[in-house]
Amino acid sequence: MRTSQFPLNTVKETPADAEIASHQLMLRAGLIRKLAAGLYTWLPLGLRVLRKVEKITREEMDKAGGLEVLMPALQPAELWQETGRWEKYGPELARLKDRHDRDFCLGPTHEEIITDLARNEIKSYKELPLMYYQIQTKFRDEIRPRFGIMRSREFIMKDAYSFHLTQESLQQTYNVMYQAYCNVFNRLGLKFRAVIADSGSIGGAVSHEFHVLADSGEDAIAFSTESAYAANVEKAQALAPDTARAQPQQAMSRLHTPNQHTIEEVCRFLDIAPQQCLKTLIVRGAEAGSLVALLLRGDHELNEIKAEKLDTIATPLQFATEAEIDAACGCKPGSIGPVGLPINIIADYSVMVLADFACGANEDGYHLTGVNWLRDLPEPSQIADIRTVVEGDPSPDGLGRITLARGIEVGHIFQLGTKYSAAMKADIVNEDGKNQTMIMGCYGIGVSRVVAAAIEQNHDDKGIIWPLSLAPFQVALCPMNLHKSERLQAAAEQIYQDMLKAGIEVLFDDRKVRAGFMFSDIELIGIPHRVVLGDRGLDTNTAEYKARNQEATMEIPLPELIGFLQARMA
RNA sequence: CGGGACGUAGCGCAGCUUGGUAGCGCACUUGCAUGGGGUGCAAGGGGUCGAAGGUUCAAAUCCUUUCGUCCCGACCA
Repeated sequence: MRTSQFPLNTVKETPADAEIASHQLMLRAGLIRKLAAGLYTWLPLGLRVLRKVEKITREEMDKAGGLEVLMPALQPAELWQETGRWEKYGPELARLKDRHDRDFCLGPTHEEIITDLARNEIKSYKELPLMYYQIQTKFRDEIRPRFGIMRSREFIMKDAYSFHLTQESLQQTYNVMYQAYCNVFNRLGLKFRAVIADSGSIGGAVSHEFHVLADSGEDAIAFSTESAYAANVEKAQALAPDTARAQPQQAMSRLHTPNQHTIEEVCRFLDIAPQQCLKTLIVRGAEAGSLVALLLRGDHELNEIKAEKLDTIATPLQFATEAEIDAACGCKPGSIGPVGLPINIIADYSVMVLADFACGANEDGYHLTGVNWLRDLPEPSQIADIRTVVEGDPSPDGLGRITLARGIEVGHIFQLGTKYSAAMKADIVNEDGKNQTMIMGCYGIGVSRVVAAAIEQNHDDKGIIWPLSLAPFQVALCPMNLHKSERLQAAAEQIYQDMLKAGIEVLFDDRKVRAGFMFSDIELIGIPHRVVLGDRGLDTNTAEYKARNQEATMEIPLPELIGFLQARMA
């Protein structure tokens, strides 16, 4: 491709409303343009990258035994009503009516559609297991679209759905897909981790997320320093401490702590460490109108996902209002404590080993110190893991300690079970002639998000640094002052043709622009390999080579150029 | 949806407080020079100042409404 026929829509200025590197660079490099909030047009250069992600994904899905289909983006409400998600999904589901006043939605995902397909098309258990997949545009009316392509309202997703007769069969396909996902992200040249995940609103038991590692990632992931353990912090288990509770040393005393509410304030006021403090949060209980107190160590954070899974707590998790707290505890939120608290208490494991701790006195402006279990208050009826892990916690598998990193979720695989197939009566007659609900798995890759994530992970102050497999072009051919030298024109044209013949995806920059301008453009759009041609080089029969991710340049004899590049790209 | 901010040329911004009919940089067009790191000089083209209503002799500027966008919080590939 020649730049004279493939305009690079690069811009020097950073658009004001782009916050993160990938968003800024995608706009500046001319990969995308915004149409409206969360809606983007893919320009020719960007589309080339997107297609590469699709291609690799498609190849690995085919290899894993998937059958490609294409389902409508517009979906009838009836199917969503069957699973109850028409009501449950909330405003993120973009609903609309057709001219006959019938309800439809723009598909944010396709479980209902695929389950409908499966129940109609899969006739015999002998066809199982079976996996369909598609690469489709999804629509989610995000509350707050942001970060460009990273969290847009319309996005491209590869979603796959598998159908099984047995859990063993599902597990088998799940394992195959796990490996297929690793293959995809390895081939894309991205640093990633598969982590144990919460299955969220989609449902199901076993689930892994695939994260591209990047400091700007929206998700925190926890992994072990010693073992392969990795989990989303939402899910990462905090083990019960193995240390014993110390013997009480202090007497319990009630101290006046005017206007000290947060852990930080109370600790500073009383001159104690947050680890010696106990944090009491009040949430709604599962029973209507009931409240539950959650106890955490002062330096720990409540993990809402863990808490919400407990039977006694309302789902979704809701914090009690100040009025409710006042009615139940007789004080405001900053002064609550478990001593004499008249409501049900759930304690995190870590608070059970505390001795001589501080907590609210259930009276505005007062805290207790030197509090001890059994002596001053009974042990709580329920002890559970309700906190978010922190750096240095022991790894749940017993090997090593937890360390935290940021990640961008680009893939998620779930063992759905029968959540959708049961609701939609996707039954099949099994070997014994009995009706059986099919078991399902589902597997997603955020195809368009991968592009943004790749940039987030691979860029510098000059622009994007594409991994070779994602690059819109593999090589940039940059002749200097092409218009001034017929000799150079001939040589450049020949080299360009040779590269095309060798199957190299080359961008021939034949614009009449200055060297610095050209180099800046090529670096901004992130072409991995750059070949500079000049009259000077022709005198010595060499070209200058530079890799985007390295500083040094090399002189390459022209006859060896193609071979050299091929070796570099192998 | 709650909290904050912003809409002036394709992009980035000034002008608004104190009304007087719009400006700068980049980009674009043309010419000359330059020619290995976003080059210089000169000449151009491009804006119903987000929209509607109001106040006024006069509104980008003041008032009201409305639409859009971005940032901070609850959702997710």
